[in-house]
Amino acid sequence: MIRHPAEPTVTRPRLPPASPAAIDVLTRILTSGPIPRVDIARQTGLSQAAVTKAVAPLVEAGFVALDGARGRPDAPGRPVTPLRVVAESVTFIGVKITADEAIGVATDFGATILDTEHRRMARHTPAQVVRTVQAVVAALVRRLGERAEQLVGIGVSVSGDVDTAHGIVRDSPKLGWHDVALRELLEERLDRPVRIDNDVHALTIAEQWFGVGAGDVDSFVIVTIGSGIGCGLYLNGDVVNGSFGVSGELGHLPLADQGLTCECGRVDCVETIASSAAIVRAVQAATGRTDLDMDAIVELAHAGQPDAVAAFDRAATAIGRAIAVVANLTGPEVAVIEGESVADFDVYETTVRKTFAAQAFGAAAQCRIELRPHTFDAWARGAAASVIRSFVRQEDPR
Amino acid sequence: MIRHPAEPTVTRPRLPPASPAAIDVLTRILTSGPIPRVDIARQTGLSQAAVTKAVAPLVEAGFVALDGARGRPDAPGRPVTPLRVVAESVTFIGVKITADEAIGVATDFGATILDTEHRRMARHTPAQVVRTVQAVVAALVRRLGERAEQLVGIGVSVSGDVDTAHGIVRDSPKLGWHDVALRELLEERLDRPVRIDNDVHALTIAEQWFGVGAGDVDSFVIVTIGSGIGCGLYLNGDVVNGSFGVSGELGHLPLADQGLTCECGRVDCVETIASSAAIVRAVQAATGRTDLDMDAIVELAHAGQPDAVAAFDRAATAIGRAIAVVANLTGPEVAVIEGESVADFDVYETTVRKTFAAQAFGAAAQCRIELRPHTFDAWARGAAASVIRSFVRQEDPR
DNA sequence: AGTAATAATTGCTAACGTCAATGAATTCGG
DNA sequence: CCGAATTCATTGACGTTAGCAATTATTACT
Repeated sequence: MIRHPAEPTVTRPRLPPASPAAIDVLTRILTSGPIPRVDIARQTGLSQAAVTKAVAPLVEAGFVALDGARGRPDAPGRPVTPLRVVAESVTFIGVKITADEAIGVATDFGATILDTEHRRMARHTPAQVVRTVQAVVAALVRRLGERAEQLVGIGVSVSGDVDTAHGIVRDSPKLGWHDVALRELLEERLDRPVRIDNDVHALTIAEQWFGVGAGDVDSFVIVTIGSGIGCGLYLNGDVVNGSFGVSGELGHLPLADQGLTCECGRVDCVETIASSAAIVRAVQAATGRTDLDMDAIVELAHAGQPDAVAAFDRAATAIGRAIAVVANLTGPEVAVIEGESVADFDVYETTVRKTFAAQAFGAAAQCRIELRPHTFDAWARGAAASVIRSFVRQEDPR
Repeated sequence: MIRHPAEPTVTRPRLPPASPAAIDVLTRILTSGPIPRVDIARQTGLSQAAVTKAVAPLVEAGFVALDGARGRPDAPGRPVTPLRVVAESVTFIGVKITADEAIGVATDFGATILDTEHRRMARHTPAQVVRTVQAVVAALVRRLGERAEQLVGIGVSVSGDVDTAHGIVRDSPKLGWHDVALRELLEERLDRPVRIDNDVHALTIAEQWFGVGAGDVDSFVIVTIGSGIGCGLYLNGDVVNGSFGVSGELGHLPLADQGLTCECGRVDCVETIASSAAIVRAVQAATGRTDLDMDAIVELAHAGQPDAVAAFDRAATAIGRAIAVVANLTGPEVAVIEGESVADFDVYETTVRKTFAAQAFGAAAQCRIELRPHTFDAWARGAAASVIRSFVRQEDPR
């Protein structure tokens, strides 16, 4: 047990104490609800009686409710009474920190975003970041009004090697941080429990509970495409967290073949042709027009401008190969590509799928590939999801 | 529950019924023993009392014994009484099937090999394989004598996509099998429960309990180098089993750079320069001497013959890169290379480490690399380890 | 010898989940 | 329209299990 400098003084919502099995039950209601007790029993292997007993205190405390919709039509027997989580019963805040801004969201129990707040920072020293996060949280809390009373905790995600248990950012190249006790710094000012997490890890948790994994998928991969390229693994029903806090360095697999040198000093990293920054660079170089930004390039590509299309195509090839590598190694059921500009572009999708199919080995080729538009808010929502999960599991939210 | 055609008629050893926590206790005794109760309590988070209660029936039944060595010297207080598993209390058989032979081992509870039996096959049809396995098992059982009465079950491992729960080989390219109900076929003739498993999966289980993972490592990677190249992942305390039964296709990552075409039809697969077959091919081609086999080449390499050294060096480079890819994606604590001819070759090891260090990203570079000689028996031992694990976990051994 | 320290055991208790019986709410057949 | 069949949900008794706290066991140190 670790002593915390600023024990929160505000009373916050608490789940009634629950056994591991009961937590499992609540998790199913949250991620697969509305769901009747029978189905929960079948899925968890518990008896119906156990489910009933687990659910009772949750309903009593107002976290779970009977869903209006009843019954399985045209089936004999007593109709089911589906259970769902009471979305309004608790509130969470998630903040994603980048080098130049802090992005905050407030969510309900179901990770639905209620409000957002972006705030730019001139610098990203720990002190400046703490001030900015504080401002973001303050704005969200103010606008939450009454609902701020249900605020359980605040999740903060950063890229790099994060020690969640101790709330320390061990090493974040993008921020230039090393061993920063971020949780301590924030809790001194926020009066709420703070949970620090790696950004990709948090996003993977969000997908696990509120995205692809919410159904019955027990292994998937997410690939995030932005200025960099990241990768989150969910295998055998667990989010993979490299033993040193680092994993998912998909962007630096040496699978590109253009001979470009990466920021990291090596050649042919996937990022050199597949990140959004790389796409912009490539199109600018090919056209000689340095004024083009991503939006303009997407427009050009949709219009069929050859340089733009070619850049997306090369990027898609690299991503397809990268996913094939991951799939060949780990055999996930689904791979989700979360990209800002690439998701609604047909040529991109086609090339990714084609490349993947050519490179995937045997049964790994059965892996489904989904493309999905990705907003910056999703990162912040991930940070919130991490807090939601710790809340449900009754871990110390930190 | 599935009905089995040949329910074994021989009574075989059974563990006293145990709760999950008690199974955890036994697992620690098996994998980390001799170990005193206090340490088990600390590691599992159970109370000492619970450990005492869990251990009692196991000692009673003769599966666990108090270790002779006592005490922690020079410490006050009552000395510890370490517990160990009674190696002789049970016996297991594991058989690895390749295209041209069946390799069997008999082991005790601690997966120590008691006896081995190899038998070659002219063909590898299911019928022929069943006959050969039967002969291998019969020979082992005969030589086991009295100890055959303690035989719990027989593990059989094959490469490819295996459905262990149903005992079916879904797809094995090397054997040319498709949906073969191997367990059923074998149980008809063996009068003992049979467990079918993927070979790499089984080997990973052996490493988890009786190899690198036996201490307190909770994520590692094994890379097997032979005629092909495989990869087993143990992450977050669980053996990764691709959702389609396939994973670990490390040999076909496109990381070689010699432009060689692989059996699989693609170019630059790691296997094209790093498998033992590839090394032999390369040296034969370079020297023009088609009479050279692996043993001869290893000798040449040790003697410093340039072509041989270069071939090993290229192979080591590819393996180093491949491990870096896996480590960057999953962040294991240890990577074990199990190779038949490469393990005791300094130049190989040096190049692997150097390449890995250059390619590993950030904290992933902390991954330890171990080289280890690998015998064919290890595959069969893996099959036995898979049965040992199912026995301890009180799963239906199939 | 007595004290401190650590390990192991014991009985008591509380928590939890299953079982089996009961109650609840519907469809369907006559 | 009523009862039989069917499925879902609840209840209370029971058994298992693990923690707690007190007790016993065995050593080192003074």
